[in-house]
Amino acid sequence: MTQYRTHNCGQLRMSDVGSEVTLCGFYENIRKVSKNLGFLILRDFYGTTQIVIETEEMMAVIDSVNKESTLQITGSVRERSNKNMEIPTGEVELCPTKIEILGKCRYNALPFEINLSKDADENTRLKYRYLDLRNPSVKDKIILRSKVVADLRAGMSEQGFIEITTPILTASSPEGARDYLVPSRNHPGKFYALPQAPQQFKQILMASGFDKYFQIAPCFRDEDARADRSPGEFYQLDMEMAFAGQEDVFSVIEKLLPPVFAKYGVYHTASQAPFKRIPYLEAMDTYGSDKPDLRIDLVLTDATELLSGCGFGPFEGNTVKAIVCSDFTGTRKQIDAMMAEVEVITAQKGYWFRLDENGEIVGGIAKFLQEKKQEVIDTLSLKPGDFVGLTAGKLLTAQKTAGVLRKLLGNAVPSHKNEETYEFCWIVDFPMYEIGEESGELEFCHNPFSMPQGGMKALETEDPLSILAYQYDLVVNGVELSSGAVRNHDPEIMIKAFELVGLGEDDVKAKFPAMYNAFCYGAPPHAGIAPGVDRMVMLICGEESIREIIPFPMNKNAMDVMMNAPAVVDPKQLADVHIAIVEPKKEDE
RNA sequence: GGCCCAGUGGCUCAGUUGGUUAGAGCGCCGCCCUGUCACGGCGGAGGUCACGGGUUCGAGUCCCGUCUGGGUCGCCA
Repeated sequence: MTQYRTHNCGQLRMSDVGSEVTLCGFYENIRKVSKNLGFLILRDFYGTTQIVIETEEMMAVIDSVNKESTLQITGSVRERSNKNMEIPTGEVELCPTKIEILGKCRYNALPFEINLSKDADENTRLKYRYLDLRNPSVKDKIILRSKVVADLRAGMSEQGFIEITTPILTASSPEGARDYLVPSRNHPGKFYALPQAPQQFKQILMASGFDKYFQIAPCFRDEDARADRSPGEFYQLDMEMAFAGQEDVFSVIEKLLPPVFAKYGVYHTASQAPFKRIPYLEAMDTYGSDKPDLRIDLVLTDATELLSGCGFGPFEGNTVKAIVCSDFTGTRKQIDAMMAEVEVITAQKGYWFRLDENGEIVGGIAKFLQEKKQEVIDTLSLKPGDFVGLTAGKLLTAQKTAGVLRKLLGNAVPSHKNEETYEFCWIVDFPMYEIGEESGELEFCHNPFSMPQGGMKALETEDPLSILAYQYDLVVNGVELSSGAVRNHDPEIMIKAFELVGLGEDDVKAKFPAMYNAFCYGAPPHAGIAPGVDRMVMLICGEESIREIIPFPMNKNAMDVMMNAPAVVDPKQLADVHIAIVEPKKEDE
């Protein structure tokens, strides 16, 4: 074994003074004070240590290499005459007797300065990700991710779950997102697909008798990126449990996540079990969103009846939602900006008025309300100084628009938002079916694997649109972390559920043959969920961009600019897998 | 695919109503400095203002198109 070093760069303390040590690391910087005095900063994974260069001979060695080269430095540890209490090793310095150059940096100008890499152009950062990751504040996010994942694994094991890996090369699934396809060499014209989620495998594991499964599962979806959505691939804490229902899943998650969020999070507190459970319809009505940020204490009030016939055109024949907000002191300009933002996000207008200190209704649409002044004040329980935001439209439109306004108001008025915590909640009782916007026909609202509440009886006797599913979302601070469900493990109910949308047994068999067949041999009732690991880490370290918490992220266009992927391949490789490239047609040809 | 924003030395950015030789900080190179810690001081190199067209006596600046990047809507069972 080669011993490169005796200590790391974050290790030396006063107690090491006088000892002979060897450090290895990156040559971060030198502060030259004269020809033969300089202070070199050596950085490794663990920290930085100051090296005093005191001879022209040593200075010459340093002058011969560029910054960011790797060095091995042997010498004695000395107490500093000027200490820097800001850094852990700041009381000592290393006085070198020997400097060995281990890896030369060939360039005296880097694409960006390491400690300022976060300010650099994103594509440049990604192309030189190995330099970007040398920045401790960038690297620390990856370390944090590792710790979070380790704790999640440990937490799941403690609760009796076992980790099982499922195939990466598998079959295309006919529903959901676009698949990534992999051509087959041995089967001309046939393709594997990368899994969008291990959904069918984990349900088959339940039918196989595995009782509690989990996996930090890679998932692949060929869909466009967002700031909080990496294109191509992401990780889920995928889990499933047999002979279990909704509350069993909730209990596992409520035990698992809050300690991890509180331990590593930028906020140090998190909701305790049980999390608030909010039925979907109630969430839409109260918060105008199926992923409400519960740190904001504002709620929607229905003002349809109150404001009908007030003479304000947009309210006529529409649902009107109101948000009463105290302590909002925004100027006219700020209010206009907020309403403009509502319109940008929702394509719907927001309206407003306020009750001034004298109890008069002023501003915005005030002139339409004077006749009903007292009724408005009483119904909305207004106090002097209250601001009232309003939205109008069909029920869902008015709700969603108000949901956006609620969020903007909450963010604008500190007294209405508790910034310092992770507020978890469950959104439950999603509808099983909906009328598709394009087709105008009955469709599955979420996924067809979910068990309808009331089972077969509900499917046979109830109005499909009123049937609820055992389908739930986990939401934290307004971010949807996960969907999950009690699965439909009964082939008979599955067929019936498909029949309601005009499909039948053949379609079930065609779409999910393995899972359907497995269930025909007796399956346990089971339920599960799959919180997104990347989203969790983002929330925990307070990052806005998902690329900050992925070691080697792709850019928005699903390109890996460091590895140069995707890329053209050798014709021989194409021939092996029976692929011929057809030049894409240009539009004007 | 739609919409919004951006593109100026290696990096981050300024650049007024269209007007002389396009500026600053950081980095880089050279010199000075014996206790720095974002060290400091002096000097220097480094630019096809993303690309193509147009308007104009004159374009980094205005117009059109293209490309690249970011955000967002669609999409993400």
